[in-house]
Amino acid sequence: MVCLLKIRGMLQQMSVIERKLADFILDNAHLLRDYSSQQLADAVGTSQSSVVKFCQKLGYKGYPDLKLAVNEAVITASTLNRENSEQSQAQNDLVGLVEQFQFSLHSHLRGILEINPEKTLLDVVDGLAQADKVLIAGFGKSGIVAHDMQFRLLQLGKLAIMHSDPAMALQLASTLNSGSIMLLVSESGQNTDLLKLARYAKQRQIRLISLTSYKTNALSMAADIALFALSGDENVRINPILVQLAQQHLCHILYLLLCQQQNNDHQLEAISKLLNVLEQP
Amino acid sequence: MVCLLKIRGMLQQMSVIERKLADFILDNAHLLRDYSSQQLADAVGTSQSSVVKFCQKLGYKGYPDLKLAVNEAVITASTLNRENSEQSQAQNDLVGLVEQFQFSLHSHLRGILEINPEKTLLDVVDGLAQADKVLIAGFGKSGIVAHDMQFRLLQLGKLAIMHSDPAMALQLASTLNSGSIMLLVSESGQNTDLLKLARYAKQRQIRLISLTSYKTNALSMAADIALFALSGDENVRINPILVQLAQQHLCHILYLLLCQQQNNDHQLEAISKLLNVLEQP
DNA sequence: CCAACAAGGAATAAATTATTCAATACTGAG
DNA sequence: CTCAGTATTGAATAATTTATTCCTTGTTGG
Repeated sequence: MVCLLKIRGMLQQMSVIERKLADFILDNAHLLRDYSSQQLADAVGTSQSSVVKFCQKLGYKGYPDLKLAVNEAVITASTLNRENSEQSQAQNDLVGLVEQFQFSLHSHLRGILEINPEKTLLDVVDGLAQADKVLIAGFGKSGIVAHDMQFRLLQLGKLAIMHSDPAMALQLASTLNSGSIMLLVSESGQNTDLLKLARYAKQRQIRLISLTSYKTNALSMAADIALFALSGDENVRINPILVQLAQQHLCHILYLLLCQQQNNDHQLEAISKLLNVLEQP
Repeated sequence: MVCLLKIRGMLQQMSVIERKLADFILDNAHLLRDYSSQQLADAVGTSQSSVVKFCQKLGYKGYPDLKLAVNEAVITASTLNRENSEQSQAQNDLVGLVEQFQFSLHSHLRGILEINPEKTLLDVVDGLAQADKVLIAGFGKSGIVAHDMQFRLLQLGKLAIMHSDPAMALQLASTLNSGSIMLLVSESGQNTDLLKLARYAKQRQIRLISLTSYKTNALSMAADIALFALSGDENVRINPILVQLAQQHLCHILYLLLCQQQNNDHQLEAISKLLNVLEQP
């Protein structure tokens, strides 16, 4: 950062060749990374020794030193730009696509803490921690989220049950009792099978947590605690992925909070033992 | 940023000397700026040539290349920290945890494009686009990724088959033919059942794509195209999640690329009709 | 136990960078 | 206008840094 300013500041009191060098560097700071002093000399049309002298005149030890400084400037500049200007449009298709995606994702994830009050999250964590069993359900895309969450809870030694077949899920629900808890995941919050499960939970007085898109829907209304993931990207392809990832992300946050709550020593041991078993052929 | 993650991710499979080098670099990333390869060698207690080989093994052109990358990492890290620490430090536990998690996630996702050359991604997309069937397999955590990818491909109208039971997966594999392709997902890249599938694919001359952590492993070696997700967060809880999410993210990128490649009009219609059906009670 | 192979370091080659020095151009005083 | 003094530049070269080669050693798998 400072480096380029320094060069710019000395432009006036420079000789012709020095000035050419300075201009080139200012215009192509990002290219310098892959230039040797000789290449830079050629690009500007001067000698390699002049390049080195130029560097020393500016107060740097030598060419690599200047190069490093310029690189630093480029990076801080681009980092700040990414933070501020949000997206770099210029790049090619693939990179652009990915960056746009990652940016949207980032926003969606950051939004999670805003639409789910801290207290809600802690309540859910408490509920999960105290439950003797957790029934997780979700079908289709939400099945992936449900599956993921089941895996996390099992990793914590918490009995989590789920089945991707709705009928089986209902059967599993019959094994719950008043100390159990149900976590229903749905993008729309309108899935019939999930609503059946919700109704069943009400009848049996089983605590119900919902995880849906952020809009009023039957499932979240029925739930004791409602968790939400942002929706609403305009891209038809990307939006469902973002919602799903936001849901997963929320689950992961819950998982991490649960980890904190537990006494870790005991659990870490169990994990490492399990890993040992898993890693053996 | 990515550079240090990359190094961390490969820590396990490093020899003693390499490991010493890696540790030193990770601990003293900010010092590297002023070290020559010889100085680094002396500091670690090894030979200059080993330093260079270490750099090349990590995929860099040579020592200056690694040095530059490390420098970049140091700078972006410190820049981002400055941006973030103002807010996140003050707040309470929950917010801090989440922000730390999101920050790590962000880094890992950004790294994907760096460790998977663009050409590789496009090759995979081509392969998937041309395949008549795709067999996806992954067990445990990777099963979630596999499941997710299956869902995406089906959404595109691409026949994707998978089963969470290894024996069933093998049975499914027998339905493949030379126009098919296999996508095997594994964190370690050492899962026995997946390796069986890989061997079977080799015999039947079925193209094989692997998706594993970024380190040499049996699966990626056997694959025609190897995709990688960064690993190596020091937090035992968070690291598996990051790897899984990175894998999913990579799948999502492939999905989006496939979307672009297809003629969208036709497909969008199919999707919307399917959505209509799904949304009806 | 041996062959095959990988890892590491010493030696050396290649490259990059820094310095020296001579040529040229410019400046200002006489 | 001229000439000494000075600054600028680049060619040549020295010095340093980096990359490669090759050989030793140790390890693994048969």
